[in-house]
Amino acid sequence: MRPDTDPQIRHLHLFRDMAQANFAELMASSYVQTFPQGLEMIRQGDPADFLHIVMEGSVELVGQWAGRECTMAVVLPVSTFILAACIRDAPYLMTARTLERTRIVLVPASDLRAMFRRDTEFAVAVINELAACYRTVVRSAKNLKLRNSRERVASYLLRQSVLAGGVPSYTLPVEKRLLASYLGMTPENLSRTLKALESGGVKVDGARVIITDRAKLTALVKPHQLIDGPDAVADNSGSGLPRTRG
Amino acid sequence: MRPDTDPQIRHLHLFRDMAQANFAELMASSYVQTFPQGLEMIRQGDPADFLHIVMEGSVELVGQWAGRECTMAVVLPVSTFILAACIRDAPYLMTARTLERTRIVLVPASDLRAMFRRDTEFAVAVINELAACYRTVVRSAKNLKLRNSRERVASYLLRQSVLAGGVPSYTLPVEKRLLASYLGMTPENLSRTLKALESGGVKVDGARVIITDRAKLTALVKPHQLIDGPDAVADNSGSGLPRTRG
DNA sequence: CGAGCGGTTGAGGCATGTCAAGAGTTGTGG
DNA sequence: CCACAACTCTTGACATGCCTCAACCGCTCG
Repeated sequence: MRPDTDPQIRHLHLFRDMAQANFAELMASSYVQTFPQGLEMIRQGDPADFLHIVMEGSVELVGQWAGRECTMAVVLPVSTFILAACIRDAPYLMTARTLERTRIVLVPASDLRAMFRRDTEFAVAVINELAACYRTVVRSAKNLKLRNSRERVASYLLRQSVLAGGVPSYTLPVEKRLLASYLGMTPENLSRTLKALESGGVKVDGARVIITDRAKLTALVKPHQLIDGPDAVADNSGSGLPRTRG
Repeated sequence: MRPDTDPQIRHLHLFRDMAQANFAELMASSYVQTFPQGLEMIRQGDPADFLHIVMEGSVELVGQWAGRECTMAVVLPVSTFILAACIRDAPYLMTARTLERTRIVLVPASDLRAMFRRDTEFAVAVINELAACYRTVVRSAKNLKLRNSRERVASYLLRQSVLAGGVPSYTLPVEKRLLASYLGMTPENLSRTLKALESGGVKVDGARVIITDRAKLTALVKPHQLIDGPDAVADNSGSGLPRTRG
């Protein structure tokens, strides 16, 4: 365990309230690993042996079935993923693949499960974390079922702007291909939708997003706290897709 | 609190491991309420004051946005719902509406939150419950994004048969109208899809489902543990839609 | 009985996916 | 440094999945 990574992890909601000795113990049994770009760290269906913490880089979580696949989430530093699988000692539901060179801290799942039986503050943190994650996925499911693809794209573009502090312009944090998959559509369809949205108050040129008419875009999106709203603990900066931990 | 409801609640995974005195204390602050059919017990956005436990009847959880709505889950006895909202002391993400005359036990959320700080076994149970719920929603999201509507219908029909013990015939537990919404499609489309599936190994006549060619249907569905598989604790019988607790 | 509702069916239209081609970019190896 | 391969992104043409609207049937329930 590299000592310089400790404080960043310690500051996560998941770990900040637990006893220092217990935290140190968890870290002592953990280790750091760096993966090259495009590597499949986890294959869905594998047994969940480690809680993963992204320290640098980024990780894509994808669901696969019958030869198809779709992006479920992108995890940015510093945050954890696949907590739920570790807790249930069950197979991963998603495949994890690095989007770039990525440094990961691996915490043994068995130690994790033992720890929240001993440290009440940690147990409470896990409860809050899981509840937040759950609500994030429910929001995501509502987004999928209640909005069509145009509305999903528009709301994504507006939300990213809001998360960045209400800026009128920003660059997309991920490739459009991946974004399309995340939003549940084909790259071709995303491309056409982006062009069509120029009349909706937002223009996208390459990876550059420019809000040309915020009022019009907002009216189109009809942002809603119970879909777009924040439940996620603000551990990581809002520069990516909403985090989710399988 | 009606005493005859106690044992059923006590047997839920969520409550079975906690100290008897603590369970009794929770129940003492709870109360029972019976709602008529079609009543909106919870409106999405309301503050989450009570954990709900369905004792008799059934409850539909729906997401709403911009005048549209869709069914997210149906909760059958005996199980809980909206645990996550209670824990985070946050607004409900879904509206809850009775599908029939329904008896509900209401547990004050504040008592719940206080209790898992005192009772470690309860905290562990909450953790397991939330992790299971999380995985259920992730499966549901994968189902939505990776399968088209025909595949979702076919997999639903097959799964219900499996949950009922591999029976070749059963009756739909919910109205088709509701099922369509749950599966993310219109009633008309569901109706047409059901007819088209007669060549796929399953016939639906009214509410009666008959698996005419299990092998063919299974080949069509390609059931997958990481989408259809069980993570849900087998608290309630498998006669409904997968449970989910907001 | 008549209203209301769930379910079905048909016609038509829009949204989205598929296939194909080409421009631009990036990365690699000679 | 250049050539080439591989990849993303875009655009067009086309096919199809799914929704919308409308009508109708059958059932339930006042």
